[in-house]
Amino acid sequence: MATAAMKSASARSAHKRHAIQEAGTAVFLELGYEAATMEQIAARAGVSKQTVYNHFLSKDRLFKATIADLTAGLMAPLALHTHGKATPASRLSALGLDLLTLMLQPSSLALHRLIVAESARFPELGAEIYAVGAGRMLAALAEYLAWETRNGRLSVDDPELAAEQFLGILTGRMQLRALLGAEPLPERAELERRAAKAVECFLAIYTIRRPQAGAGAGLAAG
Amino acid sequence: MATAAMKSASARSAHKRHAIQEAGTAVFLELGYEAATMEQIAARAGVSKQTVYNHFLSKDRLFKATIADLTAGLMAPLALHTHGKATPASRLSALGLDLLTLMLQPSSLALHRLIVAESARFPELGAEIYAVGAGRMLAALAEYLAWETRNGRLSVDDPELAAEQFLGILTGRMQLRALLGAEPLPERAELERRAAKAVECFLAIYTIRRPQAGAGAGLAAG
DNA sequence: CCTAAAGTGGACTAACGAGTCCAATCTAGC
DNA sequence: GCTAGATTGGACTCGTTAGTCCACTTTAGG
Repeated sequence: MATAAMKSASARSAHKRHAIQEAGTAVFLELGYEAATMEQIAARAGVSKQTVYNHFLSKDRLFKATIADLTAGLMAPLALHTHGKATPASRLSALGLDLLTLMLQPSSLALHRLIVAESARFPELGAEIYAVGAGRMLAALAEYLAWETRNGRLSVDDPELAAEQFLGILTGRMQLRALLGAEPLPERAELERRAAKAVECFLAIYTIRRPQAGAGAGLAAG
Repeated sequence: MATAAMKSASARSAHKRHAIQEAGTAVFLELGYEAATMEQIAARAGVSKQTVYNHFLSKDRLFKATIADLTAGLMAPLALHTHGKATPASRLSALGLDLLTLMLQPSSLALHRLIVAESARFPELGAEIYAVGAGRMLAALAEYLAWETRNGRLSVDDPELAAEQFLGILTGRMQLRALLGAEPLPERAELERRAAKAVECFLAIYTIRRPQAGAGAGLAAG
């Protein structure tokens, strides 16, 4: 990520650079791009303003670096553990809960707010973040669904659409409510309930219907 | 809405007030709260800055008035036409298409961006807008679903959750992509396809299962 | 210990924007 | 026409902020 600017930097320098970026993250998330000031960031990093400018040429440069890194960091822990032995139900449940937990975290919400707000000012950033975040997630999920379909465990005709539907059915308008502060954040139990419901519905649609009678089909899992 | 400030106002005055509010809407939507300036708004309204301050005491007051009115205006044309004779399928399809069309309109997107961005600065505004917008919509839909369930045409155990699921399955991540400019806006045909798919899935889950044979068991429960 | 790179602090520019003030002008209704 | 309220425009205050400059100090490595 950090390229030319690092070349002549000593260990101390790299350390400061990192501190600045962290401070930038915090301040931008808290106040938004416009309202955040370089002095605040410098102060928070325990560094002089000049040093900030030595490392990042301008406010936008700092902003972009900051946001890109943060997004990557937030998405990292999410994994779909494709190609294992677990059932679709259990895998989707786990993924669902992880996703809900992640996307309702204060830092995710703040990041979301920030990017949505500034995507007009930094158009390429919006697209990039989508690709790295939700886009990558959706692609992985779609691929997984296609794979399970080839396996004969699901019956998904349009994996991209189905992946979106899963995400949609999972989150509903929770994220919006959280973003607008229209409601206290739901507790873990509620998230589990939502995830379970979402998986149940999703599988109701896309599980292969056994030709034979009886209850076999549906919900083995939970 | 307009209260004390209107009392002594002549028709000319009211007209200017309206122009200011329109200009405010446009400029705030375009630039965001911080970046919008009162002078720009005044210029756009064809009015002096002082007149803006005569009508709206400060920038936040203008902002709040502007946004509240705009939201109400945007939501107005949406109607669920409850209590008619049409089938759930046709009603939900119509609603779905209306919703997608509305929420992907540039002005809706801009409003969304703005509110999400500023909900930290104006906390009560976020909650209010949610209540007037998505919240009201969800409530109406939930009520409709409950009604159809009482009618015996659907089988919805948790109408609030189901309403959210419908919205979720309908929109997926389209709105996010549009907000981030990650993709050109879909055409009407695509929206129709999405709406149809969403209704199909939703009804697959919540249509009453005939007691006769088949795979019924699994999911009716919940 | 010396040197060179890195960092510091604080003064400084230049711009910009919210909000105020005021003298001059417009407009409607009487 | 006259008057009162509304409007205008432009000057003005005050605060803020991105970004620059520079003389001085710190630090690490040879």
